[in-house]
Amino acid sequence: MPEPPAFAAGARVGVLTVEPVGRILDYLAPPGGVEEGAFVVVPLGPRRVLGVVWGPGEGVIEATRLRPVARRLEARPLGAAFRAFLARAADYTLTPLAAMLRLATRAPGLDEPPGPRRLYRTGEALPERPTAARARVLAALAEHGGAPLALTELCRLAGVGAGVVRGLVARGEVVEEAAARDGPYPRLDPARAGPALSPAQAAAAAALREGVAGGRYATTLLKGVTGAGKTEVYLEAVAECLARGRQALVLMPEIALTGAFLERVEARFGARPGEWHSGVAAAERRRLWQMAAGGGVELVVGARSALFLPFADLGLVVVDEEHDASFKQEDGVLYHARDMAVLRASIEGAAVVLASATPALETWVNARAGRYGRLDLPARFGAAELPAIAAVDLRREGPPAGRWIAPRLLAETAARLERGEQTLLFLNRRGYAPVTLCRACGHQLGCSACDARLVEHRFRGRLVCHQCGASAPVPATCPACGVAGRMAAVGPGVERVAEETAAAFPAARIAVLSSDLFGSARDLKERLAAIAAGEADIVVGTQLVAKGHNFPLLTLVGVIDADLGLQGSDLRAAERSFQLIAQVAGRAGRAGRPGLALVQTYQPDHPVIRAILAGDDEGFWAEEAAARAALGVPPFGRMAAVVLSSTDLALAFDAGGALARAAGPLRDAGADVWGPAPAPIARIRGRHRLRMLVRAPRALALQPLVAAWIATLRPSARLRLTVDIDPQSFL
DNA sequence: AGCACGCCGACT
DNA sequence: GTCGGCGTGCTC
Repeated sequence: MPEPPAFAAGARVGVLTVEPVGRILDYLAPPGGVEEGAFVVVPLGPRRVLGVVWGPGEGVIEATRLRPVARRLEARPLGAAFRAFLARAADYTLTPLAAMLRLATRAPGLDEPPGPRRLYRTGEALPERPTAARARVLAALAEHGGAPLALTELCRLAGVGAGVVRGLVARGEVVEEAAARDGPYPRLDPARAGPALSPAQAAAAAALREGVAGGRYATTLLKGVTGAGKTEVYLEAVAECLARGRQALVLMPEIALTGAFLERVEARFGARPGEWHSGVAAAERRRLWQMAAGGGVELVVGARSALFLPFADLGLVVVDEEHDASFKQEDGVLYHARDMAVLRASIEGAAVVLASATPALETWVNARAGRYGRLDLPARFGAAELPAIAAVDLRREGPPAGRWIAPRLLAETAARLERGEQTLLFLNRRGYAPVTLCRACGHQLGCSACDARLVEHRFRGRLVCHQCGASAPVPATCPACGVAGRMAAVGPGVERVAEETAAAFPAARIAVLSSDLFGSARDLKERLAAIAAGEADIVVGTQLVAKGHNFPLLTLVGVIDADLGLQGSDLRAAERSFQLIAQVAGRAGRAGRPGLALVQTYQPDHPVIRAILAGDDEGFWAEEAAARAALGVPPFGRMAAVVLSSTDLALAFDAGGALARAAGPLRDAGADVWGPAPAPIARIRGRHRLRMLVRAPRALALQPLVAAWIATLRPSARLRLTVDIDPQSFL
């Protein structure tokens, strides 16, 4: 039964629109009334805009100026808990609430009634001349228990083209019917038997199940190396959640990873879950959005933005590879999906599972402090199957000048080629060479709009700016001194390492994996599947390869430059390097073959390198935690970054000076304020950038102080100001 | 975000 | 004289 409208027709209601108006606007409730949380279309000036009834009207504006709500939408109203989540998330990230609502309404056509959709079910006519393809279609329908299927789903299940189905419709063996609205997703069966679990897995799964069964908020770190079987364990938590009739969400850092996961879900629960990311078609996004709200989808797997789906009853959120930096949205609304998952779960009474082999230091510390539970999975087949990790000391056994692969790594690669095993050479640098300079005058080619070097991409034959994407052909003559033929590529990128590999092993099949070489997630998925199937001998890749892809034939990993991430002032430099190298080294030696990881470094005694070689991750986290605690930085203190940018440098400096002078209340409250200083990338797309940093004790509520602080600056079109609470990257 | 209003420079 | 640059302010 629908609840009675909270606001009768003609009553004054407060509406939050998705427009950046900055406050709640009052309207008159439409005929029939509206309830809190209802989606409405309201007039705003000459336009009609989407909004949500947020509460009673504020009553400041005189009644004669009120306009009525234009229309109440069919979409299910946003629940009170979800509205509270959006408000808390807006307060936390210092983002306007309207921008938060826009995140939650990112499905096309919410204000349109759902279009008709064609579904197919078994018809009355008896099969005649059943070909193998036709039989598969009928079998797929029968297996589905007589429930109608969409064309794409039916074709996928039966492994046939649309033409086969159309032929069956013409014969009457299959009936086409119009569905009035987007239908629910197929039911998942949590009672199906899962795979056999090791005793350690079973114990962890039981603990997670118990937490989910409690129906209350709790966060658990699930830590286990690659191959320890984390996915099977958290799928048991999903099963418990489904069995209790609540919805579950699994967040993945990379959409290329969702494909393999969908298949595992199908194997475990007998049907595919909803899939949500930027690559999903518009109609499917609308269906998923509506089913999330209506309860017609039980499990959603998606990218970070799936966290803003309007779930009717969310019981579990899993954040897989929770340490991954891509959970932090770095443009538009700046939020960290892991932190927002914990916030949402705490409001909605849901369990959270944070899964990783190399947890974020924040998570590790929260577990140590008892705020999060912690479950550890040992390697499934015992320590012998973990890759052996050794350093290649580039000071003593490095390659000759102009080459990047040390003799020992080459020799081990050759041995893998002979045995028919795969090698992965990892370098976290896209392109051919990071620097192009003129040997005559020393000039380095840089981007005209950014404070960044141009990176040569030889496969494309262009120089590319990694900040703004601008590209130019490689010049034959130096633009500074005019001397011809002296431009030289300096330093390695993956393309150059691939070139060196091809020269060393002319007969080997070499695959280069770099995000700029793939047009779509689908291309990447196919390439990864082909490599996993053995269609390459040597893979040369960027951090793309570190993210959970499983290559069963891979037994050797070479880290070309382990020192790359160690320099720099970023407070997370050590943590990131550790995670990245540990993750990529963990790719070696699965499926029963022993693996080897060779780490090329000039600093084998660096604490990060030593921790990786010793496999002492707990020791590393403890030391890193102590270092952060001593500095009072996250997670032992709070930070905020403010970036001021303008095409006019003087304007940015004026604003920075004004902000610095207005920082008194922040300092009085116990915070440190630094800057303004040129941001590490001082110019992007022609905009000069100044940065200020705030550090505060953990006990201090930072956001209200920062909000009051930046409010002292009068906004202007020529000056852009962004606030990043808990900045992850310090660019 | 749009879209108006409004106040100055450079055209017919 | 008018056209149009985009700074400022409003939208219930």
